[in-house]
Amino acid sequence: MAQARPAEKTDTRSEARAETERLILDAAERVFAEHGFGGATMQAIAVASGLPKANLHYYFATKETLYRRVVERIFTIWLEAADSFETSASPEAALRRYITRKMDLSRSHRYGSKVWANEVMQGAPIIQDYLETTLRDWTETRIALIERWIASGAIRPVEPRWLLYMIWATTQHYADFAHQIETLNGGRALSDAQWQDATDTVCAVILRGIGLDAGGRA
Amino acid sequence: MAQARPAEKTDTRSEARAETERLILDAAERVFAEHGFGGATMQAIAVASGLPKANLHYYFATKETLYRRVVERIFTIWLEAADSFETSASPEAALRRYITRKMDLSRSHRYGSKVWANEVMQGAPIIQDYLETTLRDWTETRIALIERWIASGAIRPVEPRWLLYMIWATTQHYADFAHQIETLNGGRALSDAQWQDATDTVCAVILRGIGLDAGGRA
DNA sequence: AACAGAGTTGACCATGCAGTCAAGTTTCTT
DNA sequence: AAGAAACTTGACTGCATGGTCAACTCTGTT
Repeated sequence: MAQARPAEKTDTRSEARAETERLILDAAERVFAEHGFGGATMQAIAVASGLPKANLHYYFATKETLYRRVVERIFTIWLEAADSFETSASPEAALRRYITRKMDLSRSHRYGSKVWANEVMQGAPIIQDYLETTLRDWTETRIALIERWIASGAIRPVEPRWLLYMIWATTQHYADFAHQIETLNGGRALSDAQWQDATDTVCAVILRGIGLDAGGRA
Repeated sequence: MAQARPAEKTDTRSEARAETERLILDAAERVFAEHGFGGATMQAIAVASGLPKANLHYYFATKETLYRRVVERIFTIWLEAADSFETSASPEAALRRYITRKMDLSRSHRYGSKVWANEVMQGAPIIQDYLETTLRDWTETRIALIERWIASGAIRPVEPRWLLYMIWATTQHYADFAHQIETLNGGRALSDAQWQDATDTVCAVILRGIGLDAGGRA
């Protein structure tokens, strides 16, 4: 089945295609993030990507297809971050790494986080199956892990779910409510130092909150 | 200027009017929460409220007027909750009361919280002035208060902003991400006991996290 | 050079939208 | 009783939207 060698040139083509798709996906992510699925218009995405509207439909048949691809891309990134919650590490290392990674994501992928929030707020019409399979499985292994930590006395007893929700909520808040945070920061985006400090604080409060007397802050 | 006594009957009128307005506002809150401003349609709100679309426009001239009223109503409720963060109480009492109140609100006003989240995620086109005035002022007095707590050694040193964001994020998460939480709860809404436990956990982790060794959980 | 297929695009179309309106009904006043 | 004002509502309108299409250009192959 393998073609003789049309590889080189074909790669150039498909590479260009992939690049255009990424351009569109990036623009779509921003527009969907700021207006939700229903509020976003293909015209707005066209303008944001600098392409004519008809071109969008050449790459993505319908608005829903495009939206689906945006959401799937975000979920993939989320999964990568999820891996940083290693089941092998010590409680402190695992949590600190995971929280830090999620804070980084909130800074680098603000729009992705907003699209996710929007999707869930609308009842997850597109990603319900992910929630029920991948996310649920991931969550259950981490719950079991946290329960072992508790049983071994490494951390204080807490319902693991509420702890996970607290981590998700706090870290994602810095992306989803970035506008509010910036307004309360005198209209300026958080500086590198402020991000670092916020990350440290989130780690410190949560770790200490569950009985791990963290080193970090005084 | 006071009319002789058309009060009784006029009140019946304006009472009926207020009731219809509330009916519409409730329906609109749900639809705006689940679809955002752009994604919501007057037709959908009409169906949700059981009124013909033309009737909505009799009470609220435009979609934007209606949305504005919905957002203002939510902000009022938020302000009432904000009052529970008393400047006179002890750190532990003030925080515990405030967190509990916000958790209650997340349960009783899920849709309002979502509308607020949507509005902020879209860059607060309608309520930017509230953020810059009322919210900023409120925040600054609480920051000053928390700084006094720190100076007096009542709590560990933390940047007050990050602490406030943590409280907002965690409590509002239970409203905004209710669908995800319910999916991970086997598709069922949280029970009374679960709400109580979640509230206790949030209080306990945050309070202990800032150095207040709370009584609550073991 | 010439052909094929991928990619581009302005013009177009059917649908659904916010908002209007005029003809009604109901409620209050006198 | 009768008139006025508040309220109700089906039918309508102009416009923006998602999606289509046919004509076009560009790129790689033979």
